[in-house]
Amino acid sequence: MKGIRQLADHLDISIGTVSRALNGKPDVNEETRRRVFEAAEKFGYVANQAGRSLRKGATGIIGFMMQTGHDITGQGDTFFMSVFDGVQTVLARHKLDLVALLCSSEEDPDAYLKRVVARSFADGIILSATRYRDGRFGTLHKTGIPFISLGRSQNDAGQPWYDLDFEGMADTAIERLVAQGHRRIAIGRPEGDINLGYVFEDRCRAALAQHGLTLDPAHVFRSRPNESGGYRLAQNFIAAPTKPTAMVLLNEATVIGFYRGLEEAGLMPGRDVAVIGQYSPMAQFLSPRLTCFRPALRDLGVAVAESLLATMPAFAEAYPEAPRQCLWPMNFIEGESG
Amino acid sequence: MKGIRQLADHLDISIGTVSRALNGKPDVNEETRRRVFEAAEKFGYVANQAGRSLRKGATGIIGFMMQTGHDITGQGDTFFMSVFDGVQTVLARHKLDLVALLCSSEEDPDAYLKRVVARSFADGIILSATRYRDGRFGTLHKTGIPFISLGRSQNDAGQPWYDLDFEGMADTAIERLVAQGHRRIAIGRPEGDINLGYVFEDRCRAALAQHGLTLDPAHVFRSRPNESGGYRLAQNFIAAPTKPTAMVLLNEATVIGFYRGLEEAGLMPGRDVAVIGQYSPMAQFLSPRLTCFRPALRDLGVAVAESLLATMPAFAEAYPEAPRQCLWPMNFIEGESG
DNA sequence: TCGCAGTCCGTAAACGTTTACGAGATTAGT
DNA sequence: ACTAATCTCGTAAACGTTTACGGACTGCGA
Repeated sequence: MKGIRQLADHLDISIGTVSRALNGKPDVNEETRRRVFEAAEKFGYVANQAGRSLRKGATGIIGFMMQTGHDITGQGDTFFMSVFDGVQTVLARHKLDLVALLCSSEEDPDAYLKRVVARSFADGIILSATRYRDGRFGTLHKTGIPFISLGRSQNDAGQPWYDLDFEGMADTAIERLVAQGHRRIAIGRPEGDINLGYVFEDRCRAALAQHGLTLDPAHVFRSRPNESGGYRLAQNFIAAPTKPTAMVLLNEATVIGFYRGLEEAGLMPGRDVAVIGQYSPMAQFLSPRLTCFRPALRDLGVAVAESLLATMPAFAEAYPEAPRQCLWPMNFIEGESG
Repeated sequence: MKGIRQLADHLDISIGTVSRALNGKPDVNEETRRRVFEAAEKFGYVANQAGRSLRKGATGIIGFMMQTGHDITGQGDTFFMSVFDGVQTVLARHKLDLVALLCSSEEDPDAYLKRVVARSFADGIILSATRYRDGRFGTLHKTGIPFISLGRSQNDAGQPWYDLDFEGMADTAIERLVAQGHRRIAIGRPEGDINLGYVFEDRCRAALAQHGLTLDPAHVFRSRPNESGGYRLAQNFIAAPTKPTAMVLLNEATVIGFYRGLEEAGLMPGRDVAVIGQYSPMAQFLSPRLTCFRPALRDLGVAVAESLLATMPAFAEAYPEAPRQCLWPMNFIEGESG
C-alpha cells in the first residue's frame, strides 16, 4: 500500500473522495466513507505527512528543542517531563503534537536547528538550554517560525521567553542566610555557557551587596549539573580557603552529591553547613530535608504553550492576553538544611 | 522568503541550480555556489522539509517514541538520556537525526503512533514503554516502517527488540539472597500493563522455585515507578503479613523512596532488610550503598540503533550482523544493602 | 416539463523540493 | 577546423496530499 492513489484504485473511486472521506468532510456518502475507512484499516494506510503538510502548509507539530549527552543529566531529569505534561495538555486542545528535538551536546545547537527543524518541520518551537549568547534566536527570527524560549538569552531583543525566577530565589535565599547570621556564603552554578548561571551569580552578588557583603570569587563553584558534579563540588567546597558556612545551589541534581560529599567529611547539612537548593522529586527524600525552591513546572508548561500559541495566527484568538515574557515564581519550601 | 523559487528568482538562476548548489552536487560553478550560499544565509532560507522528503521519499529522521505524564518519572530519568546518547552517535554517522515522539500517558499509544508518526514522518522508529499486549507492533508491521522496540511485548512474532536482561537479574538476585539465608523474599514491580513487570515476576517465581521456595502473592508489591511510589511501597512492605526479610526492586527510582520509608520505620537496608535494585546515578549516593544491577545504557543505545539501521535497506550493508533480538546484560554491583 | 436545490463525487491545480535529461557553451585534442 | 569531452545550467516530471470547482445525478415543487 503505497498511498492514497492505490487505496482509491482498489475502491474504484477517486483520490479526492478518499481524502474527503478520511478527513471527515461532509460531502461524502456515509456508505462510501465506511468502505474507505474499512479499506484503510485493512491495508494499514495512513496519510503521508510530507504530502499532507506540503499541501496544508502546516504540520500540526510543535518542537521542543533540548540537549542530550552523557554529561547532561541534571536537567534531563523529571524537569522536562513535568513541563512536557503541561505543554501537552494545551496542545491537545488544538490537536497539535509535541516532539522533542534532541540536539547532541557535541553539535552546535544553531546548526542543528537550521538543519533538522527547517521551515515547516514544526509549526512552532520551544527552545531550552539557552546559552549566554544564543544564535538560535536570530535564526528563528529570520525564518519566521513562531517560537518561545524556556530561559532567557543575553541578547534580549524582545523575543518571547519564560524563565524560572532565579533572581527571586537568589534574593530570598541570601536574605534568609544572612538573617541566620551567615557571612561567608558560597554559590554553585552549572559549568558552561548556560545563561542562567550568569543571571544567578550576578543576582546573588547584588543581594549580598545589599547587606554589605561580597561574593568571594573563590566561593563561586562551577560543576556539572548532576550528582557526580555535586559530589566533586562538595570536595572543592570543603577545601576552600576561607571556609564558607553556607551554600546556595542552582541545580536540582547536584545537591544529592553535595549532601553525600558533606556526609563523608563528617559534615551535616543544616548543622555544620547551611544548604539551600532547588526542588526535585528527590528533595523530600533527603535527610535532613532540603530547604529549597520549587517552581510549578506543569503550570509553567501550560503557560509556555499558551504563550507560544498566542504568537501563532491560527490559534492566537484563543489566548488574547498571554504574556510574551515572564519570570516564573519559585515557591519557597522550608526544610532542615538551611 | 518563501522558498527556493524566490531565492532562484532573486539570483536570476533556475531553482534546479539553486538546489544543486545547496546540496553540494558537483555540476555547479563554484562562483555560483558561493552566491547561492550567500543569498541563502542572507535571507535565512532553509529547505522545506515537507517538499524535500516528499520528493526524496525519506526524512532523515529516526523517531524514539516515549511516554510522558506527571506519573511517569522513574523511567524518564537519566535512563533515556543515556540511551539517546548512544543512539545519536550511531545516527550521526549517517547524518540521521533523532527526535523523541512524546506520547501522553492519557492517550492510546497505538492511536498516537498512527496519527503523528504516519508514513514518512520518520524513516525508522524505536519503541519504548512496551505493553503486555502492544498493538503498535502490528501497526508498524502493516505500514512497513522499519522499527525496533526497547522492551519485549508478549505477542512476539519475531519483531526486532532489545531488552534489559531482567531474567538474569532475577536469577542472580534471588540466588544471592537465598545464599544469604533469606527465605521470605519480596519483589517490587511497576504498576500498569508494562510488560517487563510480568517478565520479572515470573522469573523471580521460577528462580525461587529452583530452591524450593515460593513467591507469596502478598509479597509482590506494585508501585508507581518513582520515588513516592517507593515510599508508599515501603509502608506496604512493613505492614505485610508474614514479614519478608528481603526485597528486590525493578525500578531505579523507587529504591530512593523505599530507603526513606525503611529509615523512618527505624529499619536499615542491609542490616534489617536486604535490598537489591537497579542502578541509577543516584545509587552511589545512597547510604548504605545499594547492591544493584547496572546495564551499560549508552552501549545499549548504540546496539539498538545499529540493529534498527540493519533493517533499513539504505544502511543495512554497514551492519551485516546486528542481532535482531537481544537480551542486554545487567552488570552486578555489590553494595552494602543486600 | 422545467427549474432548483441538494447530494455525491471526479478533475486538476497547488504545495516546495530533487534529479534525470538534455542543451548550450567552452575547452581540448587531432 | 572538426569532433569529442567537459563544464554549467535550465527544463520538467515526480513525490502524495488537500481542496476549490464544477458536473452528474436525484428528488421535489411549480
